Amino acid sequence: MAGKMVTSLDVAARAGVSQSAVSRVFSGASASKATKEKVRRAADELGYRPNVLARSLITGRSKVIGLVVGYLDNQFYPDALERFSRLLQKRGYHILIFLAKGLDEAAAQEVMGELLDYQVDGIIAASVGLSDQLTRRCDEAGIPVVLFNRGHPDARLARVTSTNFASARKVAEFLVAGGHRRIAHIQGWMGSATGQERDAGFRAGLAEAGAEPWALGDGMYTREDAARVTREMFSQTPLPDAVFVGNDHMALAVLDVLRFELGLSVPGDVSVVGYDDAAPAAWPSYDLTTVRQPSGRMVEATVDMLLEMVEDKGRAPRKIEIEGPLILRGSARVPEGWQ
Amino acid sequence: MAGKMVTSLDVAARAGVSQSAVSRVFSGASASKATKEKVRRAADELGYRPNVLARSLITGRSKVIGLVVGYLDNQFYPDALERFSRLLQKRGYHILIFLAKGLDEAAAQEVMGELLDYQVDGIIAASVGLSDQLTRRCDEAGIPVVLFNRGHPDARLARVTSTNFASARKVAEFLVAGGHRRIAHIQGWMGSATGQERDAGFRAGLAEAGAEPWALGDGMYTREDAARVTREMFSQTPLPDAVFVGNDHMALAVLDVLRFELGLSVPGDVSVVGYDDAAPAAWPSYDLTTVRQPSGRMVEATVDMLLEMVEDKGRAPRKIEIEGPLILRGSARVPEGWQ
DNA sequence: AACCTCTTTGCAAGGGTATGCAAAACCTAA
DNA sequence: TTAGGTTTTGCATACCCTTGCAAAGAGGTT
Repeated sequence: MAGKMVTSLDVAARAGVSQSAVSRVFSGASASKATKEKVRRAADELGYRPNVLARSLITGRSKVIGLVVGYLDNQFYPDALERFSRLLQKRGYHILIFLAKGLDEAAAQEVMGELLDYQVDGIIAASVGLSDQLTRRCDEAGIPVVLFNRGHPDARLARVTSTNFASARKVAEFLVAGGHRRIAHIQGWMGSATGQERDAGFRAGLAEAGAEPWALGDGMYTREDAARVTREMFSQTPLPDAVFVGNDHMALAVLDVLRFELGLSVPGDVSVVGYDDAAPAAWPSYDLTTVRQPSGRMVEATVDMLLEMVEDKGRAPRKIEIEGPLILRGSARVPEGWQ
Repeated sequence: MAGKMVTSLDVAARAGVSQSAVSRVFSGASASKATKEKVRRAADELGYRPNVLARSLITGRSKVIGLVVGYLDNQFYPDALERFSRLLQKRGYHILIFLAKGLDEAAAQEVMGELLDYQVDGIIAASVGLSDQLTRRCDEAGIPVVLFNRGHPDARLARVTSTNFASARKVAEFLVAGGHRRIAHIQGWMGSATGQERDAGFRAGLAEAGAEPWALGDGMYTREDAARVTREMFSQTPLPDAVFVGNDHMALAVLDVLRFELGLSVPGDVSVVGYDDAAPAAWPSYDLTTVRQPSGRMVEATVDMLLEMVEDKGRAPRKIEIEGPLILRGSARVPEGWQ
């Protein structure tokens, strides 16, 4: 009863045409009005839908994009995921998703390898590292890869990021202009290019003013580490009077620790600035001053570039930087003239 | 150079065996030690990996599960998604994901239909409705479906939820015991079974004490609607002294409005209780008293049931309810003896 | 009516793998 | 050595669809 597949042959028989005719109607190739009509009717009556797997096997394109995401705790990524889904959807692609969180490096690379077995047409790696071995295999298989919000030592890889360096430098300028004298930095994971770039930009900004970070700590992009680092940083006097945090997800934890554990006032005692402008940053309880990563434009750029490479192999990978403006909210003192 | 596929035939030739031998080695069927060895070596040398599409075409199983998610704003879902990914991964399945947010009903059903074209082995519908037409098609195609955190009029569908009715009733008892007299309810979307069940349970709990909701409003599971409803509800005196909110995502917005727009103190002026125990509920800035939906156990139950049905068709769909305990935090006055 | 062009159609091959079947190889016991 | 049983192996077919090719049909012009 159930499970009996309706194939294009069944439709052909019922419509009184050849199987190729059915195929052509459904793959959009040319066919006469009359044939189209007959086939459509027969297909509807039988409930026929083409088998995408068989089609992919022949055409060599699956219309599936592999999406690898490091983690989803940081609201920036669920948001990006929604956008990826909508955009790829609109362009006729689907998403095979793989979350790397909680897997050790080896396991992650192994499972990402399985993506390739599904003949995905392209891969988006969001905030996740790629082993050299894996990038090589993608290369050999001719599968384009775009890094989203993450850099990579291999300079040839396509990537879309925000202006990490410039934006972080601007944060430094902003805090200096605000009269802060003891400016600390809770970095994103320093093993990531993103973390390094923001760190470098921030230091450059401080250096312009002849300053340097008052204190430093790696928050590893997790709430727990960021909270721990905050406690350590604020256990020594004189306390920092400003903190730049490597992303919003950590910044929220920092705010919570400052206010509820250490009883400090923000921005009275300490100014806090984040990076991402993830949704919770705008919630009144946090009201976080932060650098906006325009996820809409970043996702669009990623999809555009990837599909460009998918549909026209030989298109060279590019590196795209989207400007990330500073969004002024209530968690940091605003200098004269910055309003 | 790139894109040239290595097939099982190539491996066979190099290993000096037949193509079937190669197939058997990689599909785990029996083969002699010697053959296995030869094939493995040849495959490694050539960089061969089986083509999953071709395999699926024959076996009729793709090892892919379609996951449909309504939206990801509510942190409960990204969290669940991570768990789904890890669990299915571990059992050899992959996830084809589809986000329904921002699509009208027709478009959503259309795209979900496309899932079927990919020959998914099963479907998980997380917080999303399924048209009758679609469930029928899944039935006909013999594709098992499990609803996650959502009910459905069609009683035959498999579903995993928390104890919506019982837990919401307990919230009512808790608030009554706390001495609240004007208890309002900001419902989840009343078009959803989940919303209705929680609403019914809550009313039942109030009724036990001879009370009824002081005010009602549908928050539609969005921050914006919940905020709007809150403003309306608190524009008339006497004000509610407690609010039960249909999920945490909305409850956070309610807290923000109460505190930062209306200048009310929580729980001094108003007690607030949510539902889900999504991650932000535990953040000190919110510290939300809420019903915990044990997402770990819910996801496990969902995966177990689905794969059971996938791997042994004819297994009857079940309805599983996981107990959702009330987590006491700081957003609601705690009655004597409830500590 | 004959010719040419352009579109539509069916045939058949092919994409990479799994699997039933029968032949071959191996092993054990007499 | 032979008979009997158990594994292992290769052959050929099947899965469902796309597509190049050549034949057939439609339409227009002289």
